[in-house]
Amino acid sequence: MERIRDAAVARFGRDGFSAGLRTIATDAGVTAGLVIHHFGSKEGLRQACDDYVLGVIRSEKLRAATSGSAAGMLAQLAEIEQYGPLALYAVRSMQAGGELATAFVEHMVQDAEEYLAAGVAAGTIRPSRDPAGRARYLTFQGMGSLMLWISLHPEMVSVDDFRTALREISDQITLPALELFTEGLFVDRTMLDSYLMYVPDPPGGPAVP
Amino acid sequence: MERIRDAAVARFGRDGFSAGLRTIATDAGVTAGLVIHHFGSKEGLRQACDDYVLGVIRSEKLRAATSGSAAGMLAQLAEIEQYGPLALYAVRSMQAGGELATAFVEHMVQDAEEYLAAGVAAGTIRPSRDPAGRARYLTFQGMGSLMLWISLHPEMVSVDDFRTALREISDQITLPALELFTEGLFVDRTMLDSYLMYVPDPPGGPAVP
DNA sequence: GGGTGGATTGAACAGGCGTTTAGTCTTTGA
DNA sequence: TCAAAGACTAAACGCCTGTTCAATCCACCC
Repeated sequence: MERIRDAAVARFGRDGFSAGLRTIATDAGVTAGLVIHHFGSKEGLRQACDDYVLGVIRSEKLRAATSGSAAGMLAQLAEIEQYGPLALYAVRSMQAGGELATAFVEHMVQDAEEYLAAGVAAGTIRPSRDPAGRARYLTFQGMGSLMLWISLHPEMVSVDDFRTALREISDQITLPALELFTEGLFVDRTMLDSYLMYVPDPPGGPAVP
Repeated sequence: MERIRDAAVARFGRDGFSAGLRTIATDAGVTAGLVIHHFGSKEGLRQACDDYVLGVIRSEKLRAATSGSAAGMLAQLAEIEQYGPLALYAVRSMQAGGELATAFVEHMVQDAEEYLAAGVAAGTIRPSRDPAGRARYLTFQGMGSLMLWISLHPEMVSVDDFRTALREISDQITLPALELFTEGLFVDRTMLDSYLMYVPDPPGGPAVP
């Protein structure tokens, strides 16, 4: 039963959720009927995979460690040898949407918020007028760009090369990210200041989407 | 034939590329066989849609107009009443990957690079040590975060509400984006400077992925 | 030892898919 | 006016899908 679930996580991560039950069953060395017998339906199997992956992510206290890049968490997850398929599955889940995807992203948003707050307290990160909104913004940007990159380079997303791909991405974005994070993009403050003049201070930040 | 293609663009945009030929045919008021007769196969139909959408995007000189946010282009596309389905189709295409997606994103990357260069020349945007890499980075971040948002809120992506959704996203990210773009994220320059010490100046920027 | 229950299988079913084929209808051109 | 050509349809084909069902195997317990 666990072997079926593990095979499903790996196969879903590799091929997406359109992978067939018979393929998964063969991977696990069993029959399609047995998969249904254990999990009720394909949806039940996916639910079991979701619960398992989310449980691992929650139990392992994974933090976005690298320079504000929200993708750092996934990279960290992929680094742990045995968890590579889990990272792939999480990405597929985000592409498809659903409960696990929402929970996963919200988990990362909250993580980023704590991490940013710690940086602010330590004096290394500038305070924000809307800390929650900033954490959400940075998380969506980082994870979203990773998703887009994977969509455009599907050949690089085999279980074996996933860590390599993440490092390659990291190499490409580090300089622009560091530039943006330390020097900003605009030369003057007119755009921000004029926005702040027209919009009242955010009371607790914008609503959760 | 054009009506079939338009129906396919709309249906693919609404339901994704797993939409059935019979559904598209019914939308267009014809039969599945006729679709095959005209386009050879489902892949041929998708290719025709890709060509059409890319042609429109290329002919309309769309620019990323709003404050460096690469999603501005899609928003602009969606604003033009009749092109709403095209914007949705482009998003689905990016989720699925493939030629159109690559061409579309590369088009936006180049557009962003020109836009940023113009800003640098005008003295409103800071120069970068790697302008091409920065344009790519900002484009992937902006478009990717849009993709992720749409994945997590599939109920909001009907053709009617797409413009509304884009405006809602814009409201949420404007303040964090403006903060980041004018003030940066880090208080001091140590992370950037130490990175520049270890890595030699990028000769023409990192390689294209 | 017999039986009870869960694990497991292989075959079959119903439905959807893209595609093929044969044939009809409609339009066009000489 | 007749015929050729393309638009179009209805039905069927083969394949793949998730799911069901009856039967078998195997382990455990009284």
